[in-house]
Amino acid sequence: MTVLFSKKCEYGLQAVLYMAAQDEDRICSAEEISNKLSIPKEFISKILQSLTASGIIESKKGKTGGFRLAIHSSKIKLIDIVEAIDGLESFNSCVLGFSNCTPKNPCPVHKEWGELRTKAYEMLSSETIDKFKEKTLNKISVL
Amino acid sequence: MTVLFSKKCEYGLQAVLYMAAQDEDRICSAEEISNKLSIPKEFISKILQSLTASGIIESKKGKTGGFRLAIHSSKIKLIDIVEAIDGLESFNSCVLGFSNCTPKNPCPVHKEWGELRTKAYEMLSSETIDKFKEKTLNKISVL
DNA sequence: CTTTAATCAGACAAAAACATCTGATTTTAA
DNA sequence: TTAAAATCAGATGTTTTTGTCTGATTAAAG
Repeated sequence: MTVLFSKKCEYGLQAVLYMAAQDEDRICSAEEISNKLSIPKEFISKILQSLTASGIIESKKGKTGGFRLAIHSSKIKLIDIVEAIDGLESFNSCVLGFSNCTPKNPCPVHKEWGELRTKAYEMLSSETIDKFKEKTLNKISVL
Repeated sequence: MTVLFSKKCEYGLQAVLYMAAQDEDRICSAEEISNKLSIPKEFISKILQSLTASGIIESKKGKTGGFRLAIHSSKIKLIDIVEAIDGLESFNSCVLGFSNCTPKNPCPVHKEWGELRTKAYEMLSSETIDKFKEKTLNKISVL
Protein backbone atom coordinates (compact mmCIF):
# COMPACT_ATOMS: atom_id res chain seq x y z
CA MET A 1 0.00 0.00 0.00
CA THR A 2 0.96 3.60 -0.49
CA VAL A 3 0.27 6.08 2.26
CA LEU A 4 1.16 9.65 3.08
CA PHE A 5 0.08 9.82 6.72
CA SER A 6 -0.52 7.01 9.16
CA LYS A 7 -4.12 6.28 10.13
CA LYS A 8 -3.36 7.78 13.52
CA CYS A 9 -2.28 10.99 11.86
CA GLU A 10 -5.27 11.11 9.49
CA TYR A 11 -7.61 10.67 12.43
CA GLY A 12 -5.73 13.25 14.45
CA LEU A 13 -5.95 15.77 11.62
CA GLN A 14 -9.66 15.13 11.22
CA ALA A 15 -10.29 15.47 14.94
CA VAL A 16 -8.39 18.73 15.33
CA LEU A 17 -10.09 20.20 12.26
CA TYR A 18 -13.40 19.11 13.79
CA MET A 19 -12.67 20.84 17.07
CA ALA A 20 -11.45 23.96 15.28
CA ALA A 21 -14.77 24.12 13.45
CA GLN A 22 -16.81 24.17 16.68
CA ASP A 23 -17.91 27.28 18.54
CA GLU A 24 -15.05 28.74 20.47
CA ASP A 25 -14.27 26.95 23.75
CA ARG A 26 -16.88 24.27 23.18
CA ILE A 27 -15.75 20.94 24.61
CA CYS A 28 -16.11 17.77 22.54
CA SER A 29 -16.05 14.33 24.08
CA ALA A 30 -14.11 11.51 22.48
CA GLU A 31 -17.43 9.80 21.92
CA GLU A 32 -18.83 12.73 19.96
CA ILE A 33 -15.73 12.89 17.76
CA SER A 34 -15.85 9.14 17.30
CA ASN A 35 -19.48 9.28 16.18
CA LYS A 36 -19.23 12.30 13.92
CA LEU A 37 -16.07 11.18 12.16
CA SER A 38 -16.66 7.41 12.26
CA ILE A 39 -13.44 6.68 14.08
CA PRO A 40 -13.24 3.84 16.64
CA LYS A 41 -13.84 5.46 20.04
CA GLU A 42 -10.99 3.83 21.95
CA PHE A 43 -8.58 4.58 19.15
CA ILE A 44 -9.43 8.27 18.82
CA SER A 45 -9.31 8.51 22.62
CA LYS A 46 -5.68 7.44 22.56
CA ILE A 47 -4.86 9.87 19.78
CA LEU A 48 -6.57 12.72 21.64
CA GLN A 49 -4.56 11.83 24.72
CA SER A 50 -1.33 12.11 22.78
CA LEU A 51 -2.37 15.40 21.20
CA THR A 52 -3.11 16.64 24.72
CA ALA A 53 0.39 15.64 25.76
CA SER A 54 1.73 17.55 22.75
CA GLY A 55 -0.09 20.66 23.88
CA ILE A 56 -2.19 21.09 20.74
CA ILE A 57 -5.43 20.33 22.54
CA GLU A 58 -6.36 20.29 26.21
CA SER A 59 -8.59 17.96 28.15
CA LYS A 60 -11.14 18.37 30.89
CA LYS A 61 -11.68 15.33 33.08
CA GLY A 62 -14.81 14.04 34.77
CA LYS A 63 -18.45 14.25 33.76
CA THR A 64 -18.96 16.93 31.04
CA GLY A 65 -15.29 16.42 30.26
CA GLY A 66 -13.74 16.26 26.83
CA PHE A 67 -11.32 18.09 24.58
CA ARG A 68 -10.84 21.43 22.91
CA LEU A 69 -7.99 23.34 21.27
CA ALA A 70 -5.33 24.41 23.72
CA ILE A 71 -4.30 27.28 21.46
CA HIS A 72 -6.33 29.39 19.07
CA SER A 73 -6.98 27.88 15.65
CA SER A 74 -5.22 30.88 14.12
CA LYS A 75 -2.00 29.54 15.62
CA ILE A 76 -2.23 25.90 14.58
CA LYS A 77 -1.02 24.57 11.24
CA LEU A 78 -1.64 21.15 9.75
CA ILE A 79 2.07 20.45 9.91
CA ASP A 80 1.99 20.90 13.70
CA ILE A 81 -0.44 18.01 13.99
CA VAL A 82 1.53 15.87 11.56
CA GLU A 83 4.72 16.59 13.46
CA ALA A 84 3.11 15.69 16.79
CA ILE A 85 1.85 12.33 15.54
CA ASP A 86 4.00 11.09 12.65
CA GLY A 87 7.01 13.33 12.97
CA LEU A 88 8.71 15.13 10.10
CA GLU A 89 11.14 12.40 9.14
CA SER A 90 9.47 11.62 5.84
CA PHE A 91 10.08 15.18 4.66
CA ASN A 92 13.72 14.40 4.96
CA SER A 93 14.13 10.86 3.68
CA CYS A 94 14.61 9.33 0.25
CA VAL A 95 11.45 8.51 -1.69
CA LEU A 96 13.14 5.48 -3.25
CA GLY A 97 14.45 4.26 0.08
CA PHE A 98 18.13 4.76 -0.73
CA SER A 99 20.38 5.43 2.18
CA ASN A 100 22.48 8.57 2.39
CA CYS A 101 20.43 10.38 -0.24
CA THR A 102 21.97 13.85 -0.37
CA PRO A 103 22.75 16.45 -3.02
CA LYS A 104 26.22 14.89 -3.21
CA ASN A 105 24.92 11.34 -3.52
CA PRO A 106 21.48 11.87 -5.00
CA CYS A 107 19.05 9.13 -5.94
CA PRO A 108 17.82 9.22 -9.54
CA VAL A 109 14.84 11.42 -8.69
CA HIS A 110 16.40 13.46 -5.92
CA LYS A 111 15.88 16.92 -7.35
CA GLU A 112 12.38 16.37 -8.65
CA TRP A 113 11.17 14.72 -5.48
CA GLY A 114 12.77 17.37 -3.33
CA GLU A 115 10.71 20.03 -5.08
CA LEU A 116 7.50 18.11 -4.56
CA ARG A 117 8.30 17.48 -0.94
CA THR A 118 8.92 21.17 -0.40
CA LYS A 119 5.57 22.00 -1.98
CA ALA A 120 3.84 19.48 0.26
CA TYR A 121 5.51 20.94 3.30
CA GLU A 122 4.49 24.43 2.24
CA MET A 123 0.92 23.31 1.77
CA LEU A 124 0.83 21.97 5.30
CA SER A 125 2.57 24.91 6.89
CA SER A 126 1.43 27.99 5.01
CA GLU A 127 -2.10 28.29 6.39
CA THR A 128 -3.47 28.04 9.89
CA ILE A 129 -6.45 25.81 10.48
CA ASP A 130 -8.94 28.60 11.19
CA LYS A 131 -8.88 29.05 7.41
CA PHE A 132 -10.41 25.59 7.04
CA LYS A 133 -13.37 26.10 9.36
CA GLU A 134 -16.06 26.54 6.71
CA LYS A 135 -14.74 23.80 4.47
CA THR A 136 -14.55 21.45 7.43
CA LEU A 137 -18.15 22.16 8.42
CA ASN A 138 -19.29 21.48 4.86
CA LYS A 139 -17.39 18.23 4.74
CA ILE A 140 -18.56 17.03 8.15
CA SER A 141 -22.17 17.76 7.28
CA VAL A 142 -22.19 15.06 4.60
CA LEU A 143 -20.39 12.32 6.54
CA MET B 1 5.37 7.01 10.55
CA THR B 2 4.81 8.71 7.27
CA VAL B 3 5.57 6.87 4.09
CA LEU B 4 5.07 7.37 0.40
CA PHE B 5 5.79 3.90 -0.89
CA SER B 6 5.80 0.63 1.01
CA LYS B 7 9.18 -0.96 1.65
CA LYS B 8 8.28 -3.58 -0.92
CA CYS B 9 7.77 -0.85 -3.48
CA GLU B 10 10.95 1.02 -2.59
CA TYR B 11 12.94 -2.18 -2.95
CA GLY B 12 11.19 -3.01 -6.20
CA LEU B 13 11.98 0.43 -7.61
CA GLN B 14 15.61 0.15 -6.56
CA ALA B 15 15.93 -3.32 -8.05
CA VAL B 16 14.41 -2.41 -11.41
CA LEU B 17 16.55 0.73 -11.64
CA TYR B 18 19.55 -1.45 -10.84
CA MET B 19 18.74 -3.90 -13.61
CA ALA B 20 18.07 -1.06 -16.05
CA ALA B 21 21.55 0.30 -15.31
CA GLN B 22 23.27 -2.98 -16.26
CA ASP B 23 24.56 -3.86 -19.70
CA GLU B 24 21.73 -4.87 -21.96
CA ASP B 25 20.46 -8.43 -21.41
CA ARG B 26 22.77 -9.06 -18.49
CA ILE B 27 21.12 -11.33 -15.93
CA CYS B 28 21.27 -10.43 -12.24
CA SER B 29 20.66 -12.98 -9.52
CA ALA B 30 18.56 -12.13 -6.50
CA GLU B 31 21.68 -12.55 -4.42
CA GLU B 32 23.61 -9.95 -6.43
CA ILE B 33 20.75 -7.46 -6.10
CA SER B 34 20.45 -8.23 -2.41
CA ASN B 35 24.16 -7.58 -1.87
CA LYS B 36 24.48 -4.47 -3.98
CA LEU B 37 21.37 -2.78 -2.62
CA SER B 38 21.51 -4.17 0.93
CA ILE B 39 18.07 -5.70 0.75
CA PRO B 40 17.31 -9.00 2.55
CA LYS B 41 17.78 -11.73 -0.04
CA GLU B 42 14.61 -13.71 0.63
CA PHE B 43 12.56 -10.53 0.63
CA ILE B 44 13.86 -9.15 -2.65
CA SER B 45 13.43 -12.63 -4.14
CA LYS B 46 9.72 -12.47 -3.42
CA ILE B 47 9.46 -8.98 -4.84
CA LEU B 48 11.32 -10.04 -7.99
CA GLN B 49 8.95 -12.98 -8.35
CA SER B 50 5.97 -10.67 -8.24
CA LEU B 51 7.54 -8.25 -10.73
CA THR B 52 8.12 -11.26 -12.98
CA ALA B 53 4.44 -12.13 -12.69
CA SER B 54 3.61 -8.51 -13.61
CA GLY B 55 5.68 -8.81 -16.76
CA ILE B 56 8.08 -5.97 -15.95
CA ILE B 57 11.04 -8.31 -15.54
CA GLU B 58 11.62 -11.88 -16.64
CA SER B 59 13.35 -14.73 -14.89
CA LYS B 60 15.70 -17.48 -15.94
CA LYS B 61 15.68 -20.58 -13.77
CA GLY B 62 18.49 -22.92 -12.83
CA LYS B 63 22.17 -22.36 -12.38
CA THR B 64 23.23 -19.04 -13.96
CA GLY B 65 19.61 -18.00 -13.56
CA GLY B 66 18.36 -14.64 -12.42
CA PHE B 67 16.38 -11.66 -13.62
CA ARG B 68 16.48 -8.95 -16.26
CA LEU B 69 14.03 -6.46 -17.72
CA ALA B 70 11.32 -8.10 -19.77
CA ILE B 71 10.85 -4.94 -21.83
CA HIS B 72 13.33 -2.26 -22.85
CA SER B 73 14.09 0.40 -20.25
CA SER B 74 12.84 3.00 -22.71
CA LYS B 75 9.36 1.54 -22.22
CA ILE B 76 9.24 1.33 -18.42
CA LYS B 77 8.21 4.20 -16.18
CA LEU B 78 8.53 4.42 -12.43
CA ILE B 79 4.76 4.51 -12.13
CA ASP B 80 4.54 1.08 -13.80
CA ILE B 81 6.58 -0.41 -10.97
CA VAL B 82 4.60 1.43 -8.30
CA GLU B 83 1.36 0.25 -9.89
CA ALA B 84 2.55 -3.34 -9.99
CA ILE B 85 3.51 -3.39 -6.33
CA ASP B 86 1.49 -0.81 -4.38
CA GLY B 87 -1.28 -0.04 -6.85
CA LEU B 88 -2.49 3.43 -7.76
CA GLU B 89 -5.15 3.76 -5.09
CA SER B 90 -3.30 6.41 -3.12
CA PHE B 91 -3.35 8.73 -6.12
CA ASN B 92 -7.09 8.63 -5.81
CA SER B 93 -7.78 8.76 -2.09
CA CYS B 94 -8.13 11.55 0.45
CA VAL B 95 -4.94 12.72 2.12
CA LEU B 96 -6.83 13.43 5.35
CA GLY B 97 -8.58 10.07 5.27
CA PHE B 98 -12.07 11.45 4.75
CA SER B 99 -14.47 9.18 2.94
CA ASN B 100 -16.16 10.23 -0.26
CA CYS B 101 -13.70 13.03 -0.90
CA THR B 102 -14.79 14.44 -4.26
CA PRO B 103 -15.03 17.86 -5.91
CA LYS B 104 -18.64 17.96 -4.67
CA ASN B 105 -17.76 16.94 -1.11
CA PRO B 106 -14.18 18.09 -0.83
CA CYS B 107 -12.03 17.84 2.28
CA PRO B 108 -10.49 21.09 3.49
CA VAL B 109 -7.33 20.63 1.40
CA HIS B 110 -8.89 18.87 -1.57
CA LYS B 111 -7.82 21.27 -4.30
CA GLU B 112 -4.30 21.90 -3.05
CA TRP B 113 -3.59 18.26 -2.43
CA GLY B 114 -5.03 17.26 -5.78
CA GLU B 115 -2.51 19.50 -7.52
CA LEU B 116 0.39 17.99 -5.62
CA ARG B 117 -0.80 14.49 -6.28
CA THR B 118 -1.02 15.27 -9.98
CA LYS B 119 2.54 16.59 -9.96
CA ALA B 120 3.74 13.47 -8.17
CA TYR B 121 1.99 11.29 -10.70
CA GLU B 122 3.53 13.28 -13.55
CA MET B 123 6.97 12.93 -12.03
CA LEU B 124 6.57 9.17 -11.92
CA SER B 125 5.06 8.82 -15.37
CA SER B 126 6.73 11.44 -17.53
CA GLU B 127 10.13 9.80 -17.97
CA THR B 128 11.15 6.27 -18.79
CA ILE B 129 13.79 4.63 -16.65
CA ASP B 130 16.50 4.56 -19.30
CA LYS B 131 16.83 8.27 -18.47
CA PHE B 132 17.97 7.33 -14.97
CA LYS B 133 20.73 4.94 -15.97
CA GLU B 134 23.68 7.23 -15.28
CA LYS B 135 22.25 8.62 -12.07
CA THR B 136 21.51 5.13 -10.84
CA LEU B 137 25.08 4.00 -11.55
CA ASN B 138 26.44 6.97 -9.65
CA LYS B 139 24.20 6.29 -6.70
CA ILE B 140 24.91 2.55 -6.60
CA SER B 141 28.64 3.16 -6.72
CA VAL B 142 28.59 4.81 -3.30
CA LEU B 143 26.30 2.34 -1.51
C1' DC C 1 -22.78 10.91 49.48
C1' DT C 2 -23.53 8.42 45.54
C1' DT C 3 -24.20 7.82 40.79
C1' DT C 4 -22.85 8.84 36.33
C1' DA C 5 -19.93 9.99 32.63
C1' DA C 6 -15.88 11.50 31.27
C1' DT C 7 -10.37 11.18 30.74
C1' DC C 8 -6.13 8.47 31.71
C1' DA C 9 -2.74 4.67 31.87
C1' DG C 10 -1.29 0.52 30.67
C1' DA C 11 -2.07 -4.08 29.16
C1' DC C 12 -3.90 -6.85 25.58
C1' DA C 13 -5.50 -8.43 20.82
C1' DA C 14 -5.90 -8.43 15.84
C1' DA C 15 -4.37 -7.23 11.35
C1' DA C 16 -1.02 -5.77 8.14
C1' DA C 17 3.61 -5.26 6.71
C1' DC C 18 8.09 -7.04 6.69
C1' DA C 19 11.09 -10.86 6.61
C1' DT C 20 12.60 -15.80 6.69
C1' DC C 21 12.47 -20.76 6.05
C1' DT C 22 11.75 -25.19 3.67
C1' DG C 23 11.54 -28.08 0.06
C1' DA C 24 10.67 -28.69 -4.92
C1' DT C 25 12.04 -27.82 -9.54
C1' DT C 26 15.06 -26.19 -13.14
C1' DT C 27 19.34 -25.64 -15.51
C1' DT C 28 24.36 -25.52 -16.08
C1' DA C 29 28.73 -27.49 -15.84
C1' DA C 30 32.16 -30.56 -13.92
C1' DT D 1 25.14 -38.49 -14.13
C1' DT D 2 25.63 -35.81 -10.49
C1' DA D 3 26.56 -31.65 -7.83
C1' DA D 4 25.81 -26.88 -7.53
C1' DA D 5 23.24 -22.80 -7.86
C1' DA D 6 19.50 -20.55 -9.18
C1' DT D 7 14.07 -19.56 -9.24
C1' DC D 8 9.44 -20.84 -7.38
C1' DA D 9 5.60 -21.76 -4.18
C1' DG D 10 3.82 -21.78 0.04
C1' DA D 11 4.18 -21.89 4.95
C1' DT D 12 5.93 -19.66 8.90
C1' DG D 13 7.79 -16.15 11.95
C1' DT D 14 8.53 -11.26 13.53
C1' DT D 15 7.55 -6.43 13.99
C1' DT D 16 4.73 -2.50 13.49
C1' DT D 17 0.39 -0.52 13.17
C1' DT D 18 -4.17 -0.50 14.32
C1' DG D 19 -7.65 -1.28 17.51
C1' DT D 20 -9.78 -2.93 22.16
C1' DC D 21 -10.29 -3.79 27.04
C1' DT D 22 -9.96 -3.04 32.03
C1' DG D 23 -9.65 -0.56 35.95
C1' DA D 24 -8.34 3.81 38.17
C1' DT D 25 -9.19 8.62 38.72
C1' DT D 26 -11.75 12.85 38.20
C1' DA D 27 -15.63 15.94 38.40
C1' DA D 28 -20.54 17.23 37.84
C1' DA D 29 -25.23 16.54 39.27
C1' DG D 30 -28.95 14.34 41.58
